[in-house]
Amino acid sequence: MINDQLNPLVVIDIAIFTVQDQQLKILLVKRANEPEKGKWALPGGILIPSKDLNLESSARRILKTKVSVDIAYLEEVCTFSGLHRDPRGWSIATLHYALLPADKTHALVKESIEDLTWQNVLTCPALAFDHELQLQTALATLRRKVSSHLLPLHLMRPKFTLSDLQKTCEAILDQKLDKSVFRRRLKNNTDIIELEEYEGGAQRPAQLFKARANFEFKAPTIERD
Amino acid sequence: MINDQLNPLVVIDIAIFTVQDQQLKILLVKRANEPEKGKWALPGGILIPSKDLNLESSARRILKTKVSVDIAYLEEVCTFSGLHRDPRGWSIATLHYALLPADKTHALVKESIEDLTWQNVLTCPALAFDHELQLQTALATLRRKVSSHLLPLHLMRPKFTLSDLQKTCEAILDQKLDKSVFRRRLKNNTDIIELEEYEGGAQRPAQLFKARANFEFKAPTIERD
DNA sequence: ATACTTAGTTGCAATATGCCACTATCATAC
DNA sequence: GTATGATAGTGGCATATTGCAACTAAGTAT
Repeated sequence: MINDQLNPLVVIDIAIFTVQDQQLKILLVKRANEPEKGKWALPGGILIPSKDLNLESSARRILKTKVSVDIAYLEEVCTFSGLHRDPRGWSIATLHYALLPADKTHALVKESIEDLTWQNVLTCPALAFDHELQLQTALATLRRKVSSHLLPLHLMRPKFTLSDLQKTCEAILDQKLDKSVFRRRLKNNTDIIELEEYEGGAQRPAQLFKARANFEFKAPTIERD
Repeated sequence: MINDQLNPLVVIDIAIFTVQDQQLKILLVKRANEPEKGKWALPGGILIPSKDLNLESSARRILKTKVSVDIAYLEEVCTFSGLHRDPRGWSIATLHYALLPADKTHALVKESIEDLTWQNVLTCPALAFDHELQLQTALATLRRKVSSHLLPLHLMRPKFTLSDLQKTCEAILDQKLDKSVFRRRLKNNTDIIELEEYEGGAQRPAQLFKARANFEFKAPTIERD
């Protein structure tokens, strides 16, 4: 027993989202150890005070050692706590969520996991612990942010077209958006910067944009716009 | 040393807001014990797995035993973690915030505190630990919610007038709102229910309203309106 | 040239917003 | 009674924002 029940077990779970092939996907790992061995779960691990600066850096360490993923954007969602959510005893799970651009999704099976997969969020299998609830909570938070004008720029390539951005938002929200409405909103948005470059697709070339330096995917203190 | 540094210290801090005399106030306690003895702080305490169902019930227990306050509405804001935020060692503080109607603010000095006060948030003294940051974070969260059409109905008496509600919102946001705009927004809001009762003040009697049963002060999964 | 595809813009009716003036209903003063 | 003052509550209107659809622009393929 890791937990002597004077102190709770403190774990960090991470919902890592990406958009591939116009689908919102999440990284799942198959657990190699008990408890819940063999089940699919969100990547996660136990806090190690001697190694971790805080919970966020703990999340980064866990992702690095277990699935070899380096995350640019990571944020806390909320906590899940109590005696019964983990068979090892009274535990606190701090759920984080991360956004990863499609070209950075080279996850590897490393410590204490058996397998991993990028799973479409709409067709998720049963998950270990309370991870299905955690996933739905992280997803609701992500969608709420995107709905309230926050652009998921951390999911984009360094340079992207407005159509790319719109398709990414549509994949997250699982609904179609109107092109002219979408672009009108961007007119006054200082988070994306127009470039003098164009990407020639099979049809008319599209203008490229980039994210403002130091862009953060966080709600401002007082509502924007 | 409570904390052996294999497990972090887990504390719960609570920012309890009320609106009295058209001012947004927060409950502060003067600490009776080390560390930070004698300093003002948010009410808080240490998680006790054997007593607490989860972090939220822990917050309720702490408020009950330390300041004798029963809270109807309580919600997590976020966590603060790391080696240096508490002199006892690596700690996780889970910040909660609570809304208390003005007629329920009979706080009492009980365990491990020396004194308490309802302090105007605009003129807050220096606080222990990282509680000034915690207070500002809780305040920003509260304001963001009220700005995005969520009504702080948990702060109201069981029956209230629309002017009461507007003044409460104004105290929270620290800015004047337009009466006709405020009321127009309420037209389509299903959270408040019209009563066939009127409250005779010194002038024209005002219609009374009540909150919808089971009203929760939480962001909906997808933006309302 | 013609058709087709994606990029990007424009027009417009319907709705929402900010602002201000107006009416309504009480208590109180005279 | 009537006037006055205070708070409750409504209505008008210019302007801004939204949803929707049609339109133009620039490339490829045949």
